[in-house]
Formats: sequence, C-alpha cells, structure tokens
Amino acid sequence: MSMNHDKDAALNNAMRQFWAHGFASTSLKDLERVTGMHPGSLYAAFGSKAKLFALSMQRYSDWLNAERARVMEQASSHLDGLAAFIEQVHPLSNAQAPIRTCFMVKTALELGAEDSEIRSQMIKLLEANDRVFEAAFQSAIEAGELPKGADPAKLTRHLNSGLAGICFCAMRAEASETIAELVSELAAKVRSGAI
Amino acid sequence: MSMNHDKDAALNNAMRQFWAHGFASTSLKDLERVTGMHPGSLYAAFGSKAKLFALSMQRYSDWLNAERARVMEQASSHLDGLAAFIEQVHPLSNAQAPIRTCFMVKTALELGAEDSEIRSQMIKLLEANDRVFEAAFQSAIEAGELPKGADPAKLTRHLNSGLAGICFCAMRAEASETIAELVSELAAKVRSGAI
DNA sequence: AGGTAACTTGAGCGATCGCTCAAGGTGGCA
DNA sequence: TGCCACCTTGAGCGATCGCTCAAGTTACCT
Repeated sequence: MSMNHDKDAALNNAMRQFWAHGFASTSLKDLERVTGMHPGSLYAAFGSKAKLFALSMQRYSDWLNAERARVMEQASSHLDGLAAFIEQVHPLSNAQAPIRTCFMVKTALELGAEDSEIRSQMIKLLEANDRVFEAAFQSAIEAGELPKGADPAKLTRHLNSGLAGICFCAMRAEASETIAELVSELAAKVRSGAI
Repeated sequence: MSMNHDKDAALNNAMRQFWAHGFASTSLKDLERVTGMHPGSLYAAFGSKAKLFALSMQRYSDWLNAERARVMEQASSHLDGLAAFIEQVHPLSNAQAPIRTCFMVKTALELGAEDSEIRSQMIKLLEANDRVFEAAFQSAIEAGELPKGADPAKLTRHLNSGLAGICFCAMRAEASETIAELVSELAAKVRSGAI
C-alpha cells in the first residue's frame, strides 16, 4: 500500500453507511470497513465520528443541491423544475440512494431534541435547503405560475412536510408502487401549484 | 425496599425514554434509571432491551388507540372524530408527549431496512393502526361525509403521510406556532374530506 | 418460628465502544 | 543514497455496552 487514501471516496462511502444505518447504529468498525481506512487515518482525516457524520450530511446536501440545480435548469417552468426534482433526484425516486429516504429526514427523527454539533449542522443545512425552495416558489410567483399572494415559506413547509411524510411511508413496508404513486401525486400538486 | 416493582409504571417510563431517545441511543443504564429497576429485575420482567422496546411500542399504540377511541366517540361525525384525534390526542398536539413526534414514525425512520423483532412488531402495529383509520373513512363514506367512490386505504396513506411529515417539521427546529398551524391545516383537510 | 417460593440486588462477564499513539513504511528532494 | 516530512498501521486504552447469576432479602403459609 501507498498513496493517500482517497478521502473523497471514503467520505462518500461513510455517508452511505450513515444514511442507511443512522449515527448511533454505525460503529467505527463499520466506518473502517466501508472506507477501507484504519482508525488512525480515519481520525487524522476526519477528526471524530460526529465530525465525519457532519461532513456526510454536508456532502449529501451538496450532492442533492447539485442534482436539483441540474434538473431545474432543464425544466420548462419553476414548478415543473420542483416536480422534476421530486420525481427524479429525491432519494424517494432515486435508485442510487442506499435507502429510500432523505438522509436529513432520517437524521432529524433519529436525533432527539438535545443539542449537538450534529444537530446544529443539520439545522443549518435544512435551512439552506428551505432558502432554495423558497427562491423557486418566489420565481414561480414572479413568472405568474402561482398567484401573487402565495407565501413561499408556507409552500416550502408543505413541500418539506409532503416529502418527509412519504419518507415515512417508504420506511415502513409499503410496496414501491405505492410510494411511486404518493411521489407522483405530490409532484402533480407542485406542478399545479396546489401544494 | 420490598414489594414487586410496579411493572406497569416501569414500562411507562421505559416507553417515554425510548420514545424520546430512540432504541440505539437508550442504554441499559438509562432504562435502570427511569424504571428504578436493577438489571436482574429488568431482565426477569422484560427479557431483553429489544423485547422491552417492542413492549413499549405496544403500550404506546394501546394508549393512542384508547385516546383516539375516546375522542372519536364524542365527535359529531367520523371526519370530525379523525380531526379531533389529530388536534387533541396525536403527540404533535399533546403536551403529555415527551417529544413532539409519533413514537412509531421516529422508530420507522431510526430502523434501517434490516429485519428484526422490533421491525416486525412495528409493522404489525402500524398496520393495525391503518385498519382503524380505514374503518373510520369507510364509516364516513357510508354516512355520506365522503363521496361513494372514495378509497379508504388511499385516504389512510395520505393521513399517515401528512402526520409523519409534520413530525419531521416538529423535530427540526420549527417554532411551535408553525407546527400548530400545520396540524390545524391537516385537521381542516380531514374535516372537509379534502385530504 | 421455620420453611419455602418469589423477588431484588449488584458485582462483574465478555464484547464492543470511540479513540490514541508509538512504530513502521513511503515518496520526494538534495 | 541519506535524510526528512508525511502517511499508514494496528495494538490496545479506558469506558461502556447488553446481560447473567449467585447471594441476599422479603412475603406468605403452616
């Protein structure tokens, strides 16, 4: 062996492990296995289990944002763009995801109310995500796709809530066609502005 | 000390601990503390941490069912009954809850996809809950509160999804008035049959 | 009071937890 | 080639994990 470990690939694999199994149920042994790194290197590279989790959320969020930006650019309207995000890039609709659930939703429900560096990172990323949704709804209003009086913050809460609700349905045993139906109903609501 | 430990109160306290902190993040030490029992008695009474968790879910589910039956009996219609459940007994609206989230929703998202005795118990309880919702919607159809063609199973999925979505919003930092607004919007949808 | 069945107690088991660090290896430069 | 800066390695730290069980205590019956 030689060469620096591929820190980027290691983080990617750690993210998938945390995403699928959560923070508390992922052990350092698991992380060593999926990253191919030994404890010393892991700690030199990432600091601690909690910091690695925070980095994993950051990476997840960056990836989702990049994919969302990509599909929304191609869309014919802002609401279409949001619908395409739901139907094409969100983990509920994305075969690349290790489990059919948004990492952030899973994390928000795993963590209790107690403060931690993980929780504050989570809130920061969720709020950044809200800003993106709100901007898209605002653009939709300005483009006349939504009535002038529509409230972007409220629409964003409904979109978040709608997605998280389907994440729950996906994590109980529901059939994948059932999930697909809920997803396309939500996308249709967004497209028609009736969210 | 003497007398049997109060197994019922102990289970209640264990349930609240698991509910607030999840399975993996609750240690035997925590359970000893909240139940006031020593490890030997805990294991004699409940068998294992996993079995105690399964019993906690059962107890949660029984409690929620009992409260729901109580408010639904008093309601003036079936849809009003469901709305009253949402606004009065669901943990999102219930100050007795240790955290503002349904225990089952939190558990479904904490557990991965892997099978376990906990997961099968969870699915059993969730399906029993579905049957109750479906029966309420069916009664609403027969009472003419909903159109003849309405699908109770689908309405139930939407109700589950709606509640779980708000649970996510409640577990991120959202203000409690915001949560209350989402809850009353969902209740209004149910009351009007537009869920 | 003596016997017995049932319960409580807590020391401590082996395993695993998150994490550290001294030792060994590697690549680049003079 | 010899040196140095950097990286990897893995044994193993102290703590905690879920759990067991022999010993002690209590309640009840005769």
